[in-house]
Amino acid sequence: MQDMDIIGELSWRGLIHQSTDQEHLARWLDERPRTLYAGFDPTSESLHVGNLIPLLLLRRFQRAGHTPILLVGGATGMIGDPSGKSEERNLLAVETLEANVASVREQAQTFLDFDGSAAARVVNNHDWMRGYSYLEFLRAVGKNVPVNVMLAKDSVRSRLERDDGGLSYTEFSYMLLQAYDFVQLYDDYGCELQVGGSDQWGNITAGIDLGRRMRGVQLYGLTCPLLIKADGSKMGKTESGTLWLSAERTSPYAFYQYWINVEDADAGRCLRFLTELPREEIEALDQSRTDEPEKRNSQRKLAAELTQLVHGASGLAAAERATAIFFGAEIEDLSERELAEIFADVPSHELPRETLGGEGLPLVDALVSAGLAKSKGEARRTITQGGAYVNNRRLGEVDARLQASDLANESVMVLRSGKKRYALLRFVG
RNA sequence: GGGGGGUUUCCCGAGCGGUCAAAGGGGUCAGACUGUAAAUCUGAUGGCAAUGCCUUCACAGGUUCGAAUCCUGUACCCCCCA
Repeated sequence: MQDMDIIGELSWRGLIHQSTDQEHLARWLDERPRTLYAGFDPTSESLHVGNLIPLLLLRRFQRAGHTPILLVGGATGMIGDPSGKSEERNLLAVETLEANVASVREQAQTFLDFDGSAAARVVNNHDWMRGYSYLEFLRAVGKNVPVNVMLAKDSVRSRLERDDGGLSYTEFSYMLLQAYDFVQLYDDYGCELQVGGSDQWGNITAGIDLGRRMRGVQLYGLTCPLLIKADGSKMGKTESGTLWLSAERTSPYAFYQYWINVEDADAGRCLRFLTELPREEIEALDQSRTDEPEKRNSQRKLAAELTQLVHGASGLAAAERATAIFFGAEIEDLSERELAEIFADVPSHELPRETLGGEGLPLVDALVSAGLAKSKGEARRTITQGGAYVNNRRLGEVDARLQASDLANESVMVLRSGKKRYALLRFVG
């Protein structure tokens, strides 16, 4: 672990949104290795692109020699964080939550190093909240939290100003739980810094206040900006929903393709926020984007770095292989083996072989089965408008039927809708 | 407690007895252009065994040859007066 000016590093990347006295924080971090934490909500069974920045933040701190703690909010997840939310949340079922905690914990591990002097640690706040009684909590913690301060927080105030619904007592209490986490981690591990997204500032400062009141210590906080696109929308959302970090939910190929397609206007920020490339390299890519944008060097690098980070070398290789095949070679030239290799990386579906017999399989049905159209009507529309391809050959007849002769090889057919949405259909049996 | 307004297809929002699967915009999908970019332009956009059939205009009933449109009741939301 090399030592470096972590605050300076975060600063040129544009990753510092708010922090407790920045100069003091820089010096304090420089003095000796510190322990810090970031919290993650187990609201789903997989982390998503929105979690990448805080995850990477922990990783960056660890590389600079500090010890990261990744907190999974098994307890806070039972309540629901009102920050940044405009409506009261639905409570998750306890079993769902437990399963989510386990998989989030698992997933987060690929980002951090669990050996060495700055070995990372994963904790679950349910472990210490579970045994806490309501009365004990009110006496020990609640007593130290002024309601007028809580009411002044943006996250609370914006909800109180709405005349519909407001905020439940449960969600209002969320802040106390998160604040207490900070104190607990200070007690257990000497953790003195909390990092998170900009929407966490209120919760972080609540923790800092509580630390001062309960333990008389100075804690620190740092938030990073949210990753949004040039048009103001959230990064990591696709037509079909969220871009997940688990290969089961978003294939490495789809993940890779998302980044390849990032707009120029967003590429620079993505490189700074989401990769660990050195400054010179990122600036060279900025230059390349101005001088020779058609090379898409930024997008290629971004996709490669991130896919490698999230899905490992094999995931990246698979994504690149599928990309090279779809956006390069002639499908007809592909060997059985090559198609078999990419089969797993691309959205794919199986159909019984008989469907190709007789009259053949209507192209319309094939598009629906492959998931490229939501209904036959939509499939028909795509075909009529010239957007349907079989093995990269455009098929414009609405009533076209597919037969065994249309297979790209022994059993696979490559379907495409539009310019770049691919899906494979395998015929078995 | 009294009075008024609202609930429309993925979203916003027109429609106010037949010509309504329902204007317009957004989104989405496809085409052209291009750099697997943006912007722009064009077309499409409830489902299906499809010159027709079925489902949709908060929910349940009713009036009518015929209702998203009229009536009654129910639920939720907004506004005004107490």
